[in-house]
Amino acid sequence: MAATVLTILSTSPLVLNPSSSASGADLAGKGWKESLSASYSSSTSGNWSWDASDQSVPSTPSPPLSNDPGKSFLLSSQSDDNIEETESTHFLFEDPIPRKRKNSMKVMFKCLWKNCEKVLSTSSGIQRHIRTVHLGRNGDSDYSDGEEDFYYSEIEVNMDTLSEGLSNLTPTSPTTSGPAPFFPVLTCDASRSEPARMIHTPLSQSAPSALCHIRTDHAYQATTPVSIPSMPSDPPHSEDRISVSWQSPPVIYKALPGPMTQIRTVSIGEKRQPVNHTTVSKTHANTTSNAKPTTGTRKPRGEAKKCRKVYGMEKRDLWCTACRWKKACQRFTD
DNA sequence: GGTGCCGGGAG
DNA sequence: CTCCCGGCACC
Repeated sequence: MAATVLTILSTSPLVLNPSSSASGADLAGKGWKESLSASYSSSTSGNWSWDASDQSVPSTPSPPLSNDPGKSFLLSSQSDDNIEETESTHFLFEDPIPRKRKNSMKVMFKCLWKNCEKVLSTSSGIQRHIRTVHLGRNGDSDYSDGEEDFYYSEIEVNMDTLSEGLSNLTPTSPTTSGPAPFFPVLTCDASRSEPARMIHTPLSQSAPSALCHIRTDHAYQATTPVSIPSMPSDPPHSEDRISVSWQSPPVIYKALPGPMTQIRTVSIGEKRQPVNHTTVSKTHANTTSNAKPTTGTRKPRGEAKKCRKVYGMEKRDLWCTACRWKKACQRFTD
């Protein structure tokens, strides 16, 4: 069934035609609904397809993935055989700390094939790796149907921490170098019938190192090609369930049904663990408890003295520009 | 009330 | 863009 649908989809121009995404459900028929969002645009590859005849392709492939860290992405999954109403799950990721940017980010390409943690620096390299190693194709062949795009994702790596990060690149067995590393592993359970949203920040904006690993236990069908890395050969699962584990930075997301929900806390650098624990519980309490109908969950105030406090109002010209403009202090960061 | 800073406006 | 400030949440 899946193979048939995928064959249809891969050969039909409708799949690649965003404007016809609304009628994608008709195409698949019998409850299999799959369509592409009109908003899709990728910096890496806009076209993708599945070749159902290729036996090396996992039987229940994950949705097309493209990790475009510069954009937020939206995932909509629809995947039940007998469910008439559209069941979708939206995940929108956004940067937890847009203020902290690093210039030393480098885009790497990570193979998402199960049990393969290959990371290469070029997309062509990772595609060749996937073609030859996983798809069993001739490595010299230039033939590419874009399928390889599915099986790798872009990750941004902070070159400052790359030296230590590369050796720790196996997300499933995070390094224990250093005192009590903080590896929040969050499972995001999405309701079966309600859309769930998750906010995430594009890695490029702040993550000091984005050695991130997202695993999906759900063979979903994406209506939008998205940037969530997944294991292509993961078995299908009845639940929409995504577990996100970050090596760094510690970012916690939780998908909740209903309106856009974000539980986020981040800390970069020194006071990693204590900050996280306190802020996690704090923000979590804010969102879960209905004690006070606060309008927005603001980031807890940092402990560091800022320019205003250090120099005082009279020496305002000594402040950093951000403080002068009443923005987040750039000189005394937390 | 002081402080930090988000959101938004002016130029 | 830069520069500034209202206003809000935190302390």
